[in-house]
Amino acid sequence: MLPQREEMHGPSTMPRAMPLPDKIPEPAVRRLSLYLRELRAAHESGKATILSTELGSALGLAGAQVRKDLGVFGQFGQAGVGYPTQALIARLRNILGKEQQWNACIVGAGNIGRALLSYNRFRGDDFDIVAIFDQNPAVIGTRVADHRVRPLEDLPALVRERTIRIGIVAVPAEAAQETAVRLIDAGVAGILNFAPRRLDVADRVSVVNVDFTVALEQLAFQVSLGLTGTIGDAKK
Amino acid sequence: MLPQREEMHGPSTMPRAMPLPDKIPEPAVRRLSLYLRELRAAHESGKATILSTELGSALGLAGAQVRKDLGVFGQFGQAGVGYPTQALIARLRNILGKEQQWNACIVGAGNIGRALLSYNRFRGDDFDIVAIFDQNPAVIGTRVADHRVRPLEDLPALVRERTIRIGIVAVPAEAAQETAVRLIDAGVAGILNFAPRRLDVADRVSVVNVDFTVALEQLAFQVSLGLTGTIGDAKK
DNA sequence: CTTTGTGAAATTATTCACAGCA
DNA sequence: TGCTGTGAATAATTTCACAAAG
Repeated sequence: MLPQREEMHGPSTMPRAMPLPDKIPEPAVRRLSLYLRELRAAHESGKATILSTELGSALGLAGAQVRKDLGVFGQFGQAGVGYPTQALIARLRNILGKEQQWNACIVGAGNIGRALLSYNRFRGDDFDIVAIFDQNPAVIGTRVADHRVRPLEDLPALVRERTIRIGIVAVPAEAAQETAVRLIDAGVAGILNFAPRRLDVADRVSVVNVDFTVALEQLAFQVSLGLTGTIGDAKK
Repeated sequence: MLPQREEMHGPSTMPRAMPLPDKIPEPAVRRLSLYLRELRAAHESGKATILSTELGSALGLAGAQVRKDLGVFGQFGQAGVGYPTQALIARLRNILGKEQQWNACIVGAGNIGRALLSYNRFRGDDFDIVAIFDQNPAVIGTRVADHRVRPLEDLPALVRERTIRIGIVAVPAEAAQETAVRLIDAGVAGILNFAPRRLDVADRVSVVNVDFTVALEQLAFQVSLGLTGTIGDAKK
């Protein structure tokens, strides 16, 4: 289950069209993104409706799981017909907050930071990486994919000016905690952490970790056990 | 719970020092990597033993959770004293298969692929990325961090010659499934997938997904809900 | 007849709490 | 006394199965 709701920090959030239930299973949220992705594909290939079993099989899930997950947020389907693709896309976008503008910045212009900045999938109509920062004077001022690498000192001003709500931590583990503090003090509301260590944020912001090395070790473990199949995203 | 054990594929794996139980909770495996990381830090700072509560608090977990997780694999602690740091590191390395050599290759020399190749944390004493491939003639032959980008046609030969057991998929979503098939046919035993789509591997190999966009959307959801705290790795 | 929505059952994971050992 | 190891209790999640809707 998700952590408790708290008073908000940083730039205020837009109201949601419909209220959400107070208890939301965390695995369901993770899968919502995947459903949205599948729904877009279905919509593009001209499907006006989609069955829970279709939506599920693309992700290796049972139809009942899909129905339960969607059921958390309301009733969208039509018995005997399925779910209206277009309308469900709209509702999932609304639930996930994708109708809002999400400006983000990257701290750390090393390999990962530069790759993320150049990564097209991060530049959607709702997400935008608007700045990249680094500590290293040798890197500051260099250009990466249309951006000039800025000194960390500029962080607070830019977070304010450009309404940055998400900070992406792409610095080495040693610098990650300090970076997180600077981001929080500057006013971001969420942190996407690529550094291989836990960030102590004292419940001031949300944190989601992306940890390559854990993923790699998990894979090695599976392989050395002789296991097969997908582990990770869809199946929690 | 993990998928069933199957007959093995690709280059054979080394035997493990001690047998593992047949049922291993998946969340425990994910946390094992994190425990190992913490143990290394504790060991470097001169701690000969560590308490379950210490190990846990660094990761935001209760001591009981740590003890349960370790308990799956045997008894390592000493009542009244804690866990011997050095010995536990050795045993976790053994459990996770980190005593074996893991050669990997990357397919896709775009932003992500190049960043991963240059990413130091992927070059440990057990993991080694020994080749990078791409489809694009304009990219083939260019150099990335001491490696020459090779044509995809060379994949099968190199997997054999260099005993590559892990394939890293760093191609666009559209090419991911085909890339997975080529990797499997070439003989890898596991795939680390960075492409934002599910790979159908028909239980021939293990797959672990790393999905940036899902992580980002989860973060946005948390933030727009006004939630705080860490979501992701350690906690379930 | 098909498929949703959802209680009820089953499974899986976490937390509690304490006996037993050092 | 302090801490591990672990059953028992609780909580969370998934799967089942079916009534109701189209």
